[in-house]
Amino acid sequence: MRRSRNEMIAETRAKLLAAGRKAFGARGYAESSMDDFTGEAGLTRGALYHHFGDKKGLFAAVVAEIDSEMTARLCEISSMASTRWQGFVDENIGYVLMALEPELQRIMFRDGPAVLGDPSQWPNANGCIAAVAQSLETLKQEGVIVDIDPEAGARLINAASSSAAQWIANAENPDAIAKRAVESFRTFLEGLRANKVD
Amino acid sequence: MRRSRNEMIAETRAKLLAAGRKAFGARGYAESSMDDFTGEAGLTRGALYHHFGDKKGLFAAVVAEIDSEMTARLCEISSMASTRWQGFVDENIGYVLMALEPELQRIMFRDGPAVLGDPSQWPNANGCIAAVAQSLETLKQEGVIVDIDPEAGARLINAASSSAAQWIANAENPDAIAKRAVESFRTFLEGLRANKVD
DNA sequence: TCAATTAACATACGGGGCGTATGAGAATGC
DNA sequence: GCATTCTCATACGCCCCGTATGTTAATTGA
Repeated sequence: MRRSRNEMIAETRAKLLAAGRKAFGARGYAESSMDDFTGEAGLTRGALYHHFGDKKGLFAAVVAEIDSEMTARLCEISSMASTRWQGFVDENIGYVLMALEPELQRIMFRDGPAVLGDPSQWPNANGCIAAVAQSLETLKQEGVIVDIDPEAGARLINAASSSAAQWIANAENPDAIAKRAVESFRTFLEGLRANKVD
Repeated sequence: MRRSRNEMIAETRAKLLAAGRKAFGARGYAESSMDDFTGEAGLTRGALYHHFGDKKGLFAAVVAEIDSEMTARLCEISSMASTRWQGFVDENIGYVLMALEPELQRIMFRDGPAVLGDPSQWPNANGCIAAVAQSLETLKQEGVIVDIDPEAGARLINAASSSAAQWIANAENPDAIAKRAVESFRTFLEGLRANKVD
């Protein structure tokens, strides 16, 4: 045999994950038939129930995967800025831009809360909040921003970001709305600075 | 006949609306069987389809009803404050507190976006955003806050409020989280003031 | 006033999707 | 080398939704 058993198993898992992600992202959770997208992957629902327990289990795995990707992208962005404050702003604007992607938006912001409940309680999907909280913590210690609870602040900022993204993505004229949303978002972030003068 | 025909019709509509609201709020949209909650109201799915088109139609009507109630409560709160700024803060804190109610939270924040799509696009359910935008507009004209797009700002603030509410409501220790969330929320709002000195 | 029409529901039917129970086949362990 | 366990497919039944149809009662119009 050319490929080991474990490789085969990992492959079917990956196939299911990819098929589910594609279907959930394109059609939405409720409208995605397990028979359909497992069939497209050359498998059946039996494999899905074996690996993920149920439909919701697969969805949770997809959410975890996307969250880890998002977190990685955010860290990448913030690490490239010249100043911490700039990195923080870039990180948040980057979050908004990321959240514009239809697949991500549908899975993480539309269906996610309905299927898995409050995002705050998702077990393996709070990397983004943690990343922003970390940034806030550092900025606070350096005296760049006012005194604020890092985690709480991160949650509020994340909520605002995703809201802005949804507003933009679903608008008739996304470009115009994007300008207004991002501009207002910057204004909010500026309000956190301890000293508004650069 | 004691009661007119129109009264009977309005009553069945109201019964369906109330039954749907109760079921959606308690069990969630997907878990609410139309047969069940129409049956509890002494009716059948036939009446529901006649009055609301489909399950989603009833849900939209419930959302509109709740939004109008929330808007009224917000206006009530903001009108009672001594200063505009204080009214604005009270209004937003009030929004957070309102959003703690399980029924409201489940219908408006959890299931709503999944069933009806982006809340920004809900036809009869943006009263709260409009109310906050109106407050921002006035505050801006009076020079109390920095220059910011009222609608955009209102959306960001609303998103932050509802996020805070969900965080609080789903926390293990709601009281402790509430303090942190509300305090951070105040800090954010303070960041909008043109002059941070009272 | 009396038929004809329409509104307001209830009932009946069909289809699809989910979860589970069962089965088969292959790799692993002793 | 045989039993076992893991991996996945198949088969079954239930629930739920949407629609088509039926029924009763009120309204309209001449």
